[in-house]
Amino acid sequence: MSQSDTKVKLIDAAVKVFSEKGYFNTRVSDIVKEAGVAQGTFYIYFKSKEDAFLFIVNMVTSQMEDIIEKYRRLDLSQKDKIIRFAEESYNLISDYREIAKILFFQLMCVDEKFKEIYVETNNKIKTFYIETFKNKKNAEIFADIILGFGKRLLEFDLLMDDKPVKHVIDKFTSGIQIILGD
Amino acid sequence: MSQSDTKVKLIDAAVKVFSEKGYFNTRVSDIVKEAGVAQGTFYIYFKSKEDAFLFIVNMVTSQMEDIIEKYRRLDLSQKDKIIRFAEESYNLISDYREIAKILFFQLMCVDEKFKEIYVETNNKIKTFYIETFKNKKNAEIFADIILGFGKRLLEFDLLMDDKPVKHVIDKFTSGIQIILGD
Amino acid sequence: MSQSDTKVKLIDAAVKVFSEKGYFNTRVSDIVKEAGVAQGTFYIYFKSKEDAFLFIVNMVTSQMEDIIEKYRRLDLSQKDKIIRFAEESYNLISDYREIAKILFFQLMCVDEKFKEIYVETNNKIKTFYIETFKNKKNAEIFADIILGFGKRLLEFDLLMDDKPVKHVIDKFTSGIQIILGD
Amino acid sequence: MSQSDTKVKLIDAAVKVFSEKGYFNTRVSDIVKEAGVAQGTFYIYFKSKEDAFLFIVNMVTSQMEDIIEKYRRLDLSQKDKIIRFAEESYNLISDYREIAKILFFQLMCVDEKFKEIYVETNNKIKTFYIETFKNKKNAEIFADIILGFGKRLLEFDLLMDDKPVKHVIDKFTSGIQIILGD
DNA sequence: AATGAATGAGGTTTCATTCAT
DNA sequence: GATGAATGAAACCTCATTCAT
Repeated sequence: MSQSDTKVKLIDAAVKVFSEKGYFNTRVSDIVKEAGVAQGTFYIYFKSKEDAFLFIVNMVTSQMEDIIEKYRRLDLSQKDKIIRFAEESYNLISDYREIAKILFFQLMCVDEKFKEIYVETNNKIKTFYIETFKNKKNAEIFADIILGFGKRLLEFDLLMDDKPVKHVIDKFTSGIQIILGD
Repeated sequence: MSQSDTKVKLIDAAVKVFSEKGYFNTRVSDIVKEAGVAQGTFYIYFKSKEDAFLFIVNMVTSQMEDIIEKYRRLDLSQKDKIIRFAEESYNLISDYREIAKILFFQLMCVDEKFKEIYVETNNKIKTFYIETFKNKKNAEIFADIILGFGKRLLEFDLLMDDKPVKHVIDKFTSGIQIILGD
Repeated sequence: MSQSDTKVKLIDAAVKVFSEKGYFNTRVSDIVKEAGVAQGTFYIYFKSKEDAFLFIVNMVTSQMEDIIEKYRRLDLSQKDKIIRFAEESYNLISDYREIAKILFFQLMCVDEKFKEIYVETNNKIKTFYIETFKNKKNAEIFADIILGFGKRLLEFDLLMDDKPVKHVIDKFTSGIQIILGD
Repeated sequence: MSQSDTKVKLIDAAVKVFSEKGYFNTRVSDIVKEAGVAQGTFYIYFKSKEDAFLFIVNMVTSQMEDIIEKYRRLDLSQKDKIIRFAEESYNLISDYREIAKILFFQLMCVDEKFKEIYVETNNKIKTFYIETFKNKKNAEIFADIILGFGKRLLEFDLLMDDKPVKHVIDKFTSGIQIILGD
């Protein structure tokens, strides 16, 4: 079996088990059992449980950063930019729903390293919003309102209540109308 | 209703250690060392580590619920109600800053029991907002926007950046002007 | 059971198992089984396997140092001093024969820390010899000859061949006659 | 009799790594990395880690035996024989300084097999000495004194303190004058 | 002959919990 | 109520060795 096949099996298994049991209640033995490989194999690919988690987190945050970069460059009206950016982000997170749960509900609990990644990604999005609202005098407050609102819909509606992406986007769009005015 | 000195010592120690190390990295041995009592004494007052954490959480959420109840009954303009409710909540959380960090950054990671408490308290606040906005047709979206915005300021400005409560309230007030219109 | 009872049991067991299996082939599980205590109990008294070994080593080297100190102060002829010092040392080592095997056959293999203790004790004995021969112009060479000879008898005759102390002392005495002249 | 390139690479690597890390702290993975071959290749040439170590040990002891054989046959005065034998031995060991450290500081710790080789080589040297002193009534004690003295200089001066061979030979010569008389 | 991914037994260590005093 | 030594299950991780390619 090729090296990367096994790593993919381990990553998939890790995502699944982390999602089901949370970071702290996940045992490396759970992951290898799920992946169908030996205990030692895990340590060929990852230095530790934390290292594996970090790998997954980076996998997702890098995709998030790509989306930010894409919309930063796109020439759209403020509202369209915000809404379509949200749409794509929500879709990404919905696709990786289980990973997202780790990211949003457990990430910051693990240790400083993960909190930093979380804060960093947040700051990138905030910067993107502020840039988008650079013509407004309260750009930062707008950014915070939208970030908070977006995160809330993400956490509660998308992830906890398992509402469809469509529903979330619609609600977000309504909110944006209120926040930015019609 | 008074608690024994030893229990108070244990609670204070638990709050301190949980705050510093997080739930999963806190050892019962850390707590008893901090409290200056023997290992076994812990188990006279709490069934388990989880039980001690739960006790602390309930201690704080019950105060939060008192505030909700108080403002639900208070006859104020929407804006004033929202802002003064936020003010008092932020003050409570600022007073119990370390406990709040557990609540907001770790609560949900522990297990379903704690996630439920978090969601329940959130829902109580949301219900309070919806009730407040019962004259608006988009009451729920308003609630979500404000909850998200408030939580964001709480997490990032108050808890992570350690900004003073005054600063947070001002920012919240500005946001509310934008959201509710002047 | 008192704290020190358990520690004594663990030390005795550790000495026995280390003696039988050598440092590297000794498992903490062997020691606790021999001591009749639980695995975790070991770690109440010792930080690690290495720590336990170090404790034993220090126990013995400190007795060796007492003997050195005693003979340094004793007013005897050179030959008598050397021979009676050797006698007492060989008796100590014979009493703690098993510990001595660890000290002489395994000590230095473990790591720098143990090599240092070995070298340090050696240097103390050498200094004692040089002091004793301070009237001779080749004091250091005499010290090296006697140390080497003494160690050889210790290693081969006393420890490996299990010759009685009496035999070793007699041989040592004969050697000393040759080295120091009659 | 010539060995494959790969085996030579493995032997050189093993000598280097064993020398640097000691037997127990050397991993087969360290050796193959140093040799630049794959993990499995090691097991084509050696049955196990122990087998590789044994190979190296035999490589060196056989050279030592050649020296013994050479001086046994050489017709020289006792003193000259002893001193020139020592000179050649010290040179061999100095050339293979790193291997010697394994031999003298770790050999006996590994297991019975290695202790036996050590004792056997020692006995060959002792027999050589006794043979040399066969005219003396205390031949064995002379042998033990010189062996002990020689080993001490080897261990402490040559190997630990890295003194030059010349220094060690000079010291040995002085000692021999004392032991055998002028 | 050479590779190197995979194995898995077995090691060290942690720590929540118990219980005799 | 208080103690704290003892417990032991269960976690993490290592690494000599195998074997299909």
